[in-house]
Amino acid sequence: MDVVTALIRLTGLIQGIYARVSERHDLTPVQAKLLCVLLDGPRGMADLAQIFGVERAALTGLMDRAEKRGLAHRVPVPRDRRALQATLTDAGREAAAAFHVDITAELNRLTGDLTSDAGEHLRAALAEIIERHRAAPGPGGIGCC
Amino acid sequence: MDVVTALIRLTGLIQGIYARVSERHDLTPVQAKLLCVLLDGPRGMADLAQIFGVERAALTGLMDRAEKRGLAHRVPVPRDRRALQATLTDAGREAAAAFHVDITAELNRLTGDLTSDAGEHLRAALAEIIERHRAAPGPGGIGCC
DNA sequence: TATTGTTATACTCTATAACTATA
DNA sequence: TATAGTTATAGAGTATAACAATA
Repeated sequence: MDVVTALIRLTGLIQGIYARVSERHDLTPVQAKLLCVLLDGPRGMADLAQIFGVERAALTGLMDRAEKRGLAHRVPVPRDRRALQATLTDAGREAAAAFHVDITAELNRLTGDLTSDAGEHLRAALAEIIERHRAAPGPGGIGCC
Repeated sequence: MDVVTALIRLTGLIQGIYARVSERHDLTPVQAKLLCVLLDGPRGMADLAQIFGVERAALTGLMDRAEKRGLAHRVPVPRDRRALQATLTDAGREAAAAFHVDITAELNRLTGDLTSDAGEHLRAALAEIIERHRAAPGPGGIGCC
């Protein structure tokens, strides 16, 4: 198997795991990612749109649904009356934390069979690839999820 | 950066590249994947649904759109009058081939900076991970795309 | 009865364009 | 004028459930 095929297959594998874990927590993959981003702290809508690589209008619907499900809410910003900040509710924080634990465990299982040497080689190679191409924000966004 | 974070970031990076290349060829990522799968030969609808990890009903819409765009069409199966086979048109075959060349080049650039030693280590590690978890078909499906 | 594929319906996610309110 | 966020509309992709035709 050549490296390009391996990369595509790996991506499919990880997307599948991400989708499965999300579903297990009764979240869509995008919702799960939103919660994980917000775990780092509140974010403005435009900020989130940039992180997700989508238009601002897409965030409106995303937050509407998260809000309807009681996972997040919008809070006004004191100094700028146009701006809103997406913030986790307590339920949202719990859901995000639980998801994070679960997805981390599942993905760790993926590399758990490698020798520690091979694991470190892999980690280093991936880190180098990401470092060199960090221009692309895209899906995958910030932090871990 | 730990290996789990690296895996998620890499997945985001590759999804972004896949989306960008698809768009460059005026395809959605799912359409691009459909064309790539069909490049290996005609497939039944149920077969495709299984490869894509979706319900059969989803394939109906997918093929409707591909057919409307002149990229693929359904051909009857002689021995089973219930069955249909999704087949590429000439335009679809050309689009699939062009996409394949492009995505392969883009993804090769991703690992092009690695030393040949590091590249081989990476390839081997990914191949082992995929081998051990090949149970999951999921998105990523068959072959390269 | 089981399988193949479709239709109908509903939901999530996304883009574009036009809009409001505030800076 | 520029920015933050929304609304309206359209389309892709998906699931579920019910259905038709054939095996």
